Amino acid sequence: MTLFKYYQKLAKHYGAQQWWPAETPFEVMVGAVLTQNTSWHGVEKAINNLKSENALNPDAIANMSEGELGVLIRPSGYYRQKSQRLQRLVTWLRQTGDLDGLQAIDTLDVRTSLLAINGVGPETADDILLYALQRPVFVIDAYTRRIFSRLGQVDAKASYAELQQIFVQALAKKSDLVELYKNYHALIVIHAKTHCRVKPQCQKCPLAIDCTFQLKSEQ
DNA sequence: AACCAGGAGACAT
DNA sequence: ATGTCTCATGGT
Repeated sequence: MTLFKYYQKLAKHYGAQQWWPAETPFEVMVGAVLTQNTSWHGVEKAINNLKSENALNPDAIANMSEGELGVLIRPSGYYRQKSQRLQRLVTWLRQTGDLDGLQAIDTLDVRTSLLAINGVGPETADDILLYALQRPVFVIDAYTRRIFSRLGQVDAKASYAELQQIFVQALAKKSDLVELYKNYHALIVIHAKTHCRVKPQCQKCPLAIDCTFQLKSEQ
């Protein structure tokens, strides 16, 4: 069973996804920070708070105080950290140029630049690259590691870069990598949210993939 | 009522 | 390089 076969199986069952759940690229960037180790439900409330205050734009976030921003994003948790992280990201965005200006820069250069921001790690950077900037970068998250280690496809202890390389290699010959990567990650999240929690419900798995035998190797 | 959620950084080893 | 803490709200 190849990694592309798993993609096909997910796509057949769930259909093509339109993802990331955001109306603008900038909203993607904000959501990517707010969802760090946090359920999406709280992120939605935080983003709605920003919208209702007309604060979901770089200028507003840059000009707010750290405390004011913290109040608005509180439902997404870690609000003191995330308030600073959002403001650093926005500062970077304004210094580097706007979202359109970034299109002229090489993907790996943008990635390096993003990773240099305190509060932007590999997953957050790759979320932004793939879903906000339309770059062919495969996103790894906790769900990806959990699902494919349970399936025996990857080592649960592998690093972010190692996991990413495994997927990139496996999909290298496919066409339209941006769309493929977007869809694959979306399908992983959709599937995992209901079937691949820490306490899995594999007996109800719509893919009929019994991964429970691998659970002991997770530790 | 403990457990978990679409991570990342600081710090020690 | 690798392991351990901390950060915080809200749902189950």
